[in-house]
Amino acid sequence: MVRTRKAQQFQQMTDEIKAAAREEIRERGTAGISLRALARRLNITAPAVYHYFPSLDDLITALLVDAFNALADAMQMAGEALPPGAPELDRARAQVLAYRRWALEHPEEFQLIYGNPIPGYSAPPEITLPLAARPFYLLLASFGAAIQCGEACLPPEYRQVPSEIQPYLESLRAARGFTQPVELLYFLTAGWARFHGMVMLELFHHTQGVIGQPEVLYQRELDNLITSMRDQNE
Amino acid sequence: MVRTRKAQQFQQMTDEIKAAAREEIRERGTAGISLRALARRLNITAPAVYHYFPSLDDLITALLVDAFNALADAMQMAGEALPPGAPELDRARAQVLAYRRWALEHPEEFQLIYGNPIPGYSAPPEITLPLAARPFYLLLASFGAAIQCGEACLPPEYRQVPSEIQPYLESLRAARGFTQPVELLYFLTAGWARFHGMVMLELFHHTQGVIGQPEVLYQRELDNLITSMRDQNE
DNA sequence: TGTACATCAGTGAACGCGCGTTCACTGATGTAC
DNA sequence: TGTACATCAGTGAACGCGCGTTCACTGATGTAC
Repeated sequence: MVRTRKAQQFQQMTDEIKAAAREEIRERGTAGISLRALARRLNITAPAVYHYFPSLDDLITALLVDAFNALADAMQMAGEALPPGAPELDRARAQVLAYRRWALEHPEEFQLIYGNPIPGYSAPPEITLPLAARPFYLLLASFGAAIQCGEACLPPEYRQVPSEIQPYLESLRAARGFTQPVELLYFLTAGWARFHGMVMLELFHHTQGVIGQPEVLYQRELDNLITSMRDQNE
Repeated sequence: MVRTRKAQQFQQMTDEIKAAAREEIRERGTAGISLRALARRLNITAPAVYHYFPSLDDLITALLVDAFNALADAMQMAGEALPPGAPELDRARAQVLAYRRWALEHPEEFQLIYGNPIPGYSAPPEITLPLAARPFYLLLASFGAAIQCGEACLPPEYRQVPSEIQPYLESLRAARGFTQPVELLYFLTAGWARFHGMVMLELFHHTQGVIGQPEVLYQRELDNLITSMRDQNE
């Protein structure tokens, strides 16, 4: 009981430190994060942080893990928010929309994941790699189900994986035990890059001056993609 | 004559400083750039740099300008390398390929342009905005010519600009004096994002583990795009 | 051709700053008897 | 119920460091006469 309360306090302080670090990143960029500035923000001395994280790098890793999970959670929840019998393509659509939404609501954490590396810090890949795959798996599941249940087909230009790429996808499929065909992996990688590009440009304000409302383009592109998958189906 | 030699020396040292700064960025990231480290690299004291740049920020701005111009030059040269009578679509294709090639050959400078902002530095927009538009104009010219001379058509899903976006494109078109239709601007923005996304993911090594050879995907996507523009044409 | 002079790229010391991390410590909290 | 004790989150001083920028200067170069 007492043990629990202590553990709770520890957890709470850990969370507060991470929250302060996130605000730091928001204001100074991912590369501008500083342990001392973050401590100042919490009215705490810098060494106090060492009770919760062995070093600044471990703090950053924790933020990275949180960010990956939060992005995947957002996508997963968006898909699960649909009623049970809803079309799988709708689920896929909701996930892709959630990708952009989360990125724009948490630009600093999205940069942590997909932006420039932080000078002097490199993420431990054994922690980072499995987490990075989560969003991809979600899309694999929803798009895969849509195809399997006959809702959709792959657009014709993605039905033949380039021979240079095929072996990589095959071995990935074997290593992870995917049941989906490699053509779907190929299609999803191409699609991911497409939407990722729009998010990145919007995040750094490169498209606002051109099209004004990047979210409209994003939705349009997504609708086009899904329509092209449905059309092939009949 | 003498004046010229002095000016040449000044220019040469300026170039060496910028080259050293680029190497710094390559090794420590865009956010890790440091005037002192850069001076050390040149076997020069830090204050000596102030003879060539009034401050570190001005140096960064100079690098940014160079990067924008180099990217646009690379695209332009790729287009101009084709024989005079070559199809406009080939020119467009060469430009889009050059975008990726330049980014991967100069990852640090590409990050300067399209990556995370550098903490504590913000680029003067009056310098940056017109330069940022150059690559876009090149594509506008080549794709526009391809359409105008009847080589290609816009894919059907881009022939109707969303009403929310239309006014932005209209005013951009008016402000810059473009002769191309806004539908082409719309199509190009969407296309740009697509290829930009692939470049960003490749640059930070997010796709290598999936498809192994991102350049094959890039070329495939580009070929698909161009094919879809040609097909509509008959 | 030789001397006096101006120019100016680059030096070295110094400034005030913030950084991550270590260390011995304090002092409140909560437990055990 | 009251006292002695252990725990441990957080402090404050200190470490060695690198940073951007300023300043008065030096000393080589090249010009003018």
